[in-house]
Amino acid sequence: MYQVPSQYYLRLHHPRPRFKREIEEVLIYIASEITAIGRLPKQEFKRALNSAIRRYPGNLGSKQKTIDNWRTEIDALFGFIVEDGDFSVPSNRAVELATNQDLVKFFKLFCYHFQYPGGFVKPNMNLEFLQYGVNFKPVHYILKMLSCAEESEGQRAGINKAEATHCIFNDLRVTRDNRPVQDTWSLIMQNRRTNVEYDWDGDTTRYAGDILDYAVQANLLVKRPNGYYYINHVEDLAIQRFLNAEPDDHFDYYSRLPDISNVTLEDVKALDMEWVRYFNTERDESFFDTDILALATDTEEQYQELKSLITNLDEIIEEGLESTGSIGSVGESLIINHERVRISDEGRPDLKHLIKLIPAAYSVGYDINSVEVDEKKRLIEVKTTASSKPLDFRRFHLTPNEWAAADTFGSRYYVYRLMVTKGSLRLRLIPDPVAQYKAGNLTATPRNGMDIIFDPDKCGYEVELLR
DNA sequence: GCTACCCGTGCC
DNA sequence: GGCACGGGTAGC
Repeated sequence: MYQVPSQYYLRLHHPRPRFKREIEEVLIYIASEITAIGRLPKQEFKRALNSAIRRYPGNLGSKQKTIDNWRTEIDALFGFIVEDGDFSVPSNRAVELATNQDLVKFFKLFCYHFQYPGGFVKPNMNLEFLQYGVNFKPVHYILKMLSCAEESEGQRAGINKAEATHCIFNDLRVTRDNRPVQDTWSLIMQNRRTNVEYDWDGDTTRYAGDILDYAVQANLLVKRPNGYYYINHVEDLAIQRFLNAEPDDHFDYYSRLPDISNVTLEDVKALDMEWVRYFNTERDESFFDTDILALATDTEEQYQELKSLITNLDEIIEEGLESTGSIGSVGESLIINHERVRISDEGRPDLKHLIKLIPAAYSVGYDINSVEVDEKKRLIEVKTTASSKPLDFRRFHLTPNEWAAADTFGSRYYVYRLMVTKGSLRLRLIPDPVAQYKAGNLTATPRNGMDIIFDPDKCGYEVELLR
């Protein structure tokens, strides 16, 4: 059984995700609720969030202890709440996730900022990390190691949970001394050649395993059925951001501590508050834009096929797009193409030119002007969600503008719910949301517009995205 | 006694 | 054997 030499052994730790089965649903739900709560005095914020967690499906009968644990642990791990004096405030990452519903981008940013030491553990444990001199960004290290390994071996290089645990996470030669990635890879390869066994106990490997799984959610790694994680080369652009990250782009506890040789719990606690701010550093909107075409396709050919569809549209709709790479914009482009194919298939290719993107600046309450075969208008609001895992997401938000437009235009108004997951694009059409609300087919909670939850059995219908 | 990550335990 | 409930426990 492989053992890290005892003088180098330190178990790294972070809060367990208590929602791994439904991580996407829970995260978007919590981020949306936190965003909706907004800036409130700490106690009121806590109460409002607790009641939101209680309303999450399945939590009605949970103990209060469990509700409290959800609130504090999800926030600790994902940095959703920033403390500002006596107030609690939704963090940048929470607001972005609630607004864009781009889980892939969210996890890229999570992986990019995640580090040990970090404010997600209790101060006494963080103090221990600091006394050991831990200074470690796990996703950066793993991506760097796997790309070096690929380069030197000329083939795909993978790693499993146990190797990541025992050769990387729990070894101070890596987490403190930043052992060269080539040396770590050599150790892993040597262990494979000599059939060294690892402790696979669930509670031992779960922490490194969690991080690998988050990197999969970020679409940076892919997990094969053999349990090995490999670099996902459709994301090379994002991976370069990790490989070329500035060394000072991390939260440096050490330089901020008054006295490194005599760190107190007080010092650590004060810095943990600052840590949340680092974790929520403002990034360029395009810093990690999700390439939803890359996410939705399995091969380069499929990718190029979709890409060319959109590129051909670019000149026509260019001026209307806010930022060409964002998931919302790509979603809108896909829907414009879908609508043009639809109207042609229905026998009126002459109407194709009427299908247009409305520039966001006009704030008309929908994204796309489309048409029916009888030349009546069809007004389309596109709601796109991106996630690595299959997602059956029944929630979306309509702004006051959008809800008002839906009310005004009635059956002419459609929500196109586009769900992008690994290897697939799914599209659900929800006509006339206001009428559906009145008919009880969906619930709409007023909150800066309407939070919608629809019943897929009664509300709308799924169609194939036309290409 | 209260808070909030920590983590034993048992379920699926 | 992965995962989440809710009691554990350290710090105040």
